[in-house]
Amino acid sequence: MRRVSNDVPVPAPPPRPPKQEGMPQSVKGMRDIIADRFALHAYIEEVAKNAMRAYQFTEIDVPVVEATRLYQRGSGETTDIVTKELYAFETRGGDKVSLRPEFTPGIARAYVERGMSRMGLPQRVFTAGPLFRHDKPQAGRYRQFTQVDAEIIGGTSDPVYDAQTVAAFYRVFATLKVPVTLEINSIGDRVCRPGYRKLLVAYYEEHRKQLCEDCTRRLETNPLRLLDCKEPGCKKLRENAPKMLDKLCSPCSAHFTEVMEYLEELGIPCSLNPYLVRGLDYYNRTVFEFVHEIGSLAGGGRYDYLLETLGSRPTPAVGAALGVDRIADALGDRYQIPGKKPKAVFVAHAGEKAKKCALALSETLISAGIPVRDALAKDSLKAQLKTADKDGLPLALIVGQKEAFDKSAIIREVRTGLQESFPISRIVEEVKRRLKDSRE
RNA sequence: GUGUCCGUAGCUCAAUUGGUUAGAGCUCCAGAUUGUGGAUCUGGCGGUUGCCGGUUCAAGUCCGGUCGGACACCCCA
Repeated sequence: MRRVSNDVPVPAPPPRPPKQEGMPQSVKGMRDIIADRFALHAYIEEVAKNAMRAYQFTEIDVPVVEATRLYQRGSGETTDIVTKELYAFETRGGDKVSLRPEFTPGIARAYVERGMSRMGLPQRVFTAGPLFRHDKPQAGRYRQFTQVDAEIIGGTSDPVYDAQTVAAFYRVFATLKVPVTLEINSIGDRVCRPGYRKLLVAYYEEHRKQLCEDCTRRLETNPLRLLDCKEPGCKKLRENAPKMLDKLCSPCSAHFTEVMEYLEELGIPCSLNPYLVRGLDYYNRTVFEFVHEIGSLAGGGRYDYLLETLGSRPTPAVGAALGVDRIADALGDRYQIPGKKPKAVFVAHAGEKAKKCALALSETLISAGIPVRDALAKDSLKAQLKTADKDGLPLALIVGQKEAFDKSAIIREVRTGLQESFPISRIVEEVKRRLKDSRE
């Protein structure tokens, strides 16, 4: 039933089965990333990964599925991530597991379980991949999303690590030219935070009646989040609330001062946000976020207690993660990925016999390491060249009956229309030379 | 999870307010005397109007449910 020439009518395609209610649809909060959007995501991920490599981080992979208990212990029993956003389920064997909602607990687990401290201290690792949170979806908020995450685990709680972590992520935004402001804060440690917490609770208890409903609840569960409330009443109250920065113990205060000094040395501008509190329990001392108009694009901080919460010996750590999807949103659909020039060669045929030669020629080129594009299934040379043009390719090879006969091919500069015939034996060499030129 | 709004071709939108066979632009495909791209012209593919049910002589249009999306809360990447 193949069409051999334009004279033979094409048989009508068979009727498609009607759409049924059982037609699969993507699940709530899940989406397909295709075409230009994929290229954008891949580019962002690549820029981020390269930055991490440059800052001495080594790439690793950790499982998408972990024991639910890991997140309950690691991320915090009362955090939203654990109480309402976890994709938790029971396996056939009865194990309680969850899709990872963040990277840090999994990496911390791997660090301990695989004895990574024996590989040198501190360990600088990074990873990238999908995370899952059972949120109500909204623009810029999906149930599956991609992050690039970097952590410095082990060694000492040196503020230079905080600064270097910030620097690595800062560079990603600088490279991508995404305008962000770096917000930073210190939330103290075991020594000074409980005291501050008491002061804060005492302050808010006094004004309990002015608090919104949620904040009344927060007062019991997670008082630090009170500072983050957007209700006008609560916002006003916070102006006179005690600030953590004023209550830091001297080691924390010194630590934070050093972080700020290192950032200044690195030429990284940041703004102090005394109300910055992150949603995870394990943070202490430095916390930071890279904020854009559309929201937070990356965030992280120090977590010196997480590892021992998981049963390890005390192990300080600092880390951060950036959201690929959000950054793609911030760059916009029209963002031109820099330095992305097609370097494939187009192969076209004219006539059935030539088609076979063109196919063979493609294979030769690919073997020689030259990427090939074609539209060999199309009959007219016109339609084939149209495809070459649409793909923006600089070179097209044309094989017709004559060329098939004398073992040659035409090289056509798509842009100028200039073309020249070469024997097959010299094609690879000539194409390589011209592709090199066209890239400059 | 709560509240509000929205679902018509792959995309952006029409359809005289309940009335014949749901249209257009873009995209895609094919042609314009069969071996040469971008322009133009011509034609074609593409929809059980998200899905299920109800009201009605008649539903894309009204009602209910459901699924999906957007906005706010919440939270965060």
